Formats: sequence, C-alpha cells, structure tokens
Amino acid sequence: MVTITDVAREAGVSVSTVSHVVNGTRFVKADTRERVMAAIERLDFTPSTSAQSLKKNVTHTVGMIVTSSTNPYFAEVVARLESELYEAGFNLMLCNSGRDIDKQRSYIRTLKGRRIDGLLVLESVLSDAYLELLGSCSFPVVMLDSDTPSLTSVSDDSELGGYLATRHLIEQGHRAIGCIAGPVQHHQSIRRFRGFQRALAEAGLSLEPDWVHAGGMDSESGEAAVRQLCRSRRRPTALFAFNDFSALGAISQATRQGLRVPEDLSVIGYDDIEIARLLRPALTTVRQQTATLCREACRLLTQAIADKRSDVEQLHVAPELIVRESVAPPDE
Amino acid sequence: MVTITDVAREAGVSVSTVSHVVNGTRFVKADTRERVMAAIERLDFTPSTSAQSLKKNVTHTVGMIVTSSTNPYFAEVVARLESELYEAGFNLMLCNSGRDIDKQRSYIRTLKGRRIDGLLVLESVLSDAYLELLGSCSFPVVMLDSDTPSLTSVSDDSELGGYLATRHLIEQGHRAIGCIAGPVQHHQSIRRFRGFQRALAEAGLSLEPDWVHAGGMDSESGEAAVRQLCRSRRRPTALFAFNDFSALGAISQATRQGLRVPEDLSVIGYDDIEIARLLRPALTTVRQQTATLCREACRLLTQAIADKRSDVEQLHVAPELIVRESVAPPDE
DNA sequence: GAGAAAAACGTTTGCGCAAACGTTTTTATT
DNA sequence: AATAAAAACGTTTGCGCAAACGTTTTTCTC
Repeated sequence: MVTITDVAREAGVSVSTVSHVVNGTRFVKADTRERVMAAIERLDFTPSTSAQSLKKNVTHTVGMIVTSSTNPYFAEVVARLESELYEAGFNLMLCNSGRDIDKQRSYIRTLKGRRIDGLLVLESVLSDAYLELLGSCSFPVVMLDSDTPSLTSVSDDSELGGYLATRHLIEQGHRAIGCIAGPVQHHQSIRRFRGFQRALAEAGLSLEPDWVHAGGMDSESGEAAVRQLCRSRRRPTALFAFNDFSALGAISQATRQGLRVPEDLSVIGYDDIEIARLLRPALTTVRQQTATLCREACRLLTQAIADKRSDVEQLHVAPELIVRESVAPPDE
Repeated sequence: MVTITDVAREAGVSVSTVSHVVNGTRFVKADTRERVMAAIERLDFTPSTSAQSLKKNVTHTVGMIVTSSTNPYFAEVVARLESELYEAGFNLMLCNSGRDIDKQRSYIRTLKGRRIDGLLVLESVLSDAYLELLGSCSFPVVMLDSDTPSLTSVSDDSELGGYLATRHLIEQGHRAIGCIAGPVQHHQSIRRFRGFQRALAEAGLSLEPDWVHAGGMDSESGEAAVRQLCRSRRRPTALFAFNDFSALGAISQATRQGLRVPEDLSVIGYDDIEIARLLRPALTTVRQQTATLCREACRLLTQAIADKRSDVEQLHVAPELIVRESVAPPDE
C-alpha cells in the first residue's frame, strides 16, 4: 500500500506537507501543493482511515443493528439512514441480529472495538440483557421505533396510528372489530393495541377477547387469524392488522375461504409498504413517516456525536391514515 | 478509552502479556492469564480494531455497494450476505450508490481508505467509468448478478430463467406472448430477453415488436405496459414480466381495466419476492436461488481474501420455475 | 544591510497494538 | 552445586498518520 511517506518522497517534500495538503490544515505554496497532488494522483494514494482514526479518535463510522433487514419496512429505514449518514459524512456498518442475544452481544463487542462514533438500533423486541449492553456503550445510541426510557429514541407514534386505524373502521360503520396483533413483547404492537382500545372505548364498543389474535407480524399470522375467526360463532366485520404483511395474509386467507374484501370483511394494515397500493383491493393502511423518522434519528445521532453529550430524548413521529379500497361499510 | 497499557498496569504485567492473552498467541501461566482477564473485565477493555488493522494489515471488513437496498430482492441479498460474512468473521459496510457515478466514485474512495479486505457489488446497471474504478481496486471484488468479463461474478442464470418462464407460457398454450423488459443497459434483463427469444424461436413463434415494453423494472412500468398493450389492435394473451414488481403493476392495471388474471391475461414474474405467494391470484414466477447465490459469492470472496489471489471466475446459479395461479391456458 | 516579522516548510512524537527480539526465572541433569 | 534447557514473561519497534513544535527562508522596515 502507498503511504504518506511514499508520496512525500515522490514529491520531494516532508510527510507533514503532504498531510497538510491532503487535509488543508496549513498554508502550502501553490506549486508545492500541485507537486504533492500530482504525486498523490500518480501513486493513487488514499490515506488510511485506520491510521487517521488512531490519531484523531474518530472513525466516521456508525453502526446499525437491526433485527433483520429483509423486512421491507426495515430495509427502507436502513437505506434511508444510510443515505442521511452519507450526507453527514459517516459510513454505515450493518448488523443483522436476528433477535439472537449472542449475536447482539457479539456485534456490540465488535462495534466497540471498531470505536464507532454512534449506534442506531432497530429491533422489534428488546431483552433486558440487551438494554444493559446498550447502556454500557460509550458512544451515543439512538433507538428506532422503541421508546426505552433510558435511551434516546425516535419512534412512530403507534398509539396514535392504532387509534386512527380503528377510528376509521368505526366511522365506516363497523362495530364488530377484531385485530391481528404482534407478539406481546413487541413494544410498537403494544402501543398500537392501546390506540385500538382507546378508539373502541371512545365509541362505546367492547373488546371481544376472541377477536384478538396475537401473531408474529408476518403473513402466516394473518392467515392463522382469519382461519381462527371463521371458526368462532360470531365473526367481526373488520380487522385491524398491526402490519401490512399480516393484513396481506389475512386478505389472502379470507379470499381463499370465499370471503370478499372489503364487502364481507374490511381489513386495514399498518406500514404502507410499497406493494400496498398495488393490491386489488388496494390496501387501506397507516403510513409511517419513514423519511421524517430517519431524518430525525440521523439528526439526533450526529448532534450527539458532534456535541459529545447525549441527554436522553424521546421523539414521536405522527403517522398518517391512507384510505384505499380494503375498508368499506359493513354489508349487514 | 481503555488501552492495552491500562490493562497491563491494572494486572501488573507487560503489554506483551496482555496482547498474548487476548490473542492466545503465546503460552501464559494460568494464574497470570486469569489476572489479565479479570483486569480486562474490570476495565471493560476492547482492543481497538484501528490499531490492530494498522499493525496486521487486515480489517475484517467487506464493503458492499448496492444500487438501492430498498428493493426487496436486493434487501434479501444484502441480509444474506451480511449473515454469511458474519459467520466468516467479517463485518459489512453498506453503501447505497443510487446509480450515481459520483456517489460510486466517492464510496470506492472511502472503501479504499478504509482498507477493506474485499468488495461486493450488486448493481443493475454498470457504466464503463464504474468498471474502471472497480478494476483499480487492490482488494478482491465479487460482482453479483452482472457478469463482466474482467471481474469475478456470481449471477442468476437469467437466460435460463427467461427461457423457463417463456416455455411455461407456451406449454400452457399461449402463442401471443408479450414481455415487460427492463432498461436496455440492464444486463440481467438482456439475458432474460435472450431466454425469452430462444423459447419463442424454439416453438416457432414470432416476436411481435409491439408486445415488448421496456421499462424500469418497477410497478409503474408494469402498469404502463398493460395500458399500452390494451391500446394496440391485437393483444397478447400472456405477459412475461422481468421482475415481480412489474408483474404486480401489470396485474394491478389489468384488473383495473376489467381484465381477469389469469383468464383474460396470464402473467408470469421473476424473483419470487415474499408477497408473490400471498397475492390473489398467487403469482407464478421464476425464483432466483438467492441463498445459493449469496453463499457462493461469499465463498469466492473469502477465498480470494485468504489466498490473496483473485483469478477471475464466472459462476451461474440456475433459477427455478414456481407455478402458482397467475398463468392459465388462454381462453380463446 | 541589519534586524524583525512573516512565510513556508521540516522533524518528531504518539495514537494502540502485535510480535520480533530479549531477559529472567524455574526446572531438570549430572 | 554447577550448568543447561525450558518456561514465562518483558522491552521495544513500527504500522500510517496528524499535528505540536522547530527550523529555514523570504520579505519588510528603517
């Protein structure tokens, strides 16, 4: 590898001058500067980030731990954050934890060793052990979509989202409303459920325990939910699925069982993934303001990095109801 | 930050001993080793990767440049590769190029500076300038889904995939077959088109120029294709969309125009994204063997890194036809 | 044209670590 | 008990770079 010393020799100057030309940290006479730049060009010199980091104690690297970047919503968040960070001069180290505490531990160790400047965490479920690990980090940490009191976070306001979705169903005339929730540890799912309850209570509707189906936020749980509901005596006329995937599964299974959506069963989702608008019927859903969410997360993180402080802050981004075709008044 | 010197002082040994304990590179008496490990634990010491890299000239880092990781197929590839690399002891630096040559150049510069051990590239379109940049890298490069003669690559055998898709349509009795292709520079699209042509020729069918719609491999181009086809005098009875997204768009638009799928129009996609099986009708498509593809790419890269050589190699992975519901015999 | 000030560059150190090279201590051998 | 051999650890250098500290050269000033 070409080093700064090679360049200095080639240009007939000292390493110091090369360094100052590269970094613009000291005045260098025009023709000297040009000689140096020519040498850099000729030798294809790129300063070693490792050496720079060792010296300057910053790495311009941000770690990102995510449960699994295959989930389209997660994938979008990752891509957006990467772009934002690039603009801010940081590179992204991507880590898929797969919800495995050993991998999480291992990644945090690695990232500590790499002396990352900051960390972003996007996980649907957080264990206590994990939170403790995150607390032990000497760099700023920003959580996405999970408000943990001890850490800075930026989240979709899922309570509001759950409320908006449910109220929409109620306004369309539904009084028998079920939901396809996520796992009980899933914090955003809990918040959506709270919004769901609030809207029901406000409308004086009771919550039928049989109509709540806790699943894994995937299409399978949507399918399972519909299968289960069809076996019960009374069937809800509308379903609030806590993400678009389970909504898809629900619609898919309903269609297979001869139920028409939305005539026989209305379904509302959550997330507004790209294909939501492409389905027939197009999916009515709640859209997370991903762009805002990511911008804010990036802003909080880079600011904490720049200021070298990190007072805990909890930000919420309001979601938006997207009305399409999968919800209609009940047929009665 | 805690350094190896701090640990040495805390444990009452030399830095050398600490280093050897950490790396297991020399025998250390059991109780000395325990003292050192206790000190490491107490101080929460993690060796600085920057310093190690500077010394050992390896970074255990692999760069990955991808057009955009939001695309679900790309997202899956990224996630899989990250997992494979993690197993092999590497971390992933994710870079979204957005097809912008300036960003590509900038990322390659950064990655060179970071002295990455290897690079993975997943781009749908490659410019000459970009290829030259990639050629100038001193670390091994593995391309995904784009066979460029000068670089090692692992690709889906899209010619075969295009052939399989088209032959399936023909076997179902279709003789009027159109396609929704990708942009002309898109190499995988070109290969799919070649397979398409080969299958048609083999069946003695002619290729109707009006029935070929070149788009952007997104849902919009699928919609546009169907709109265009419906305006032409004679309409094909089947469509081969070069990816699932454009198939989705096509089906969505066809439904809107009152065409039933598959009764009035059969549609076959490519990729087999997760939701393909959830649609009604479930999407008949060609599945890329992503797992194999990623495993092979990772194997080639890590091997090239380990061997410090990199003889160019071109690998192809055979895709698989997935028959579902969106293709049926024509109605005549 | 002597001295001071400014301009332009050079020498050297230390960041944290691995490992080559060295030293000391212990154990075995006679 | 003297010596050799083996065991266990220490000292030091250099990886590539930034920048503190220094030096030399040039330009003013009177």
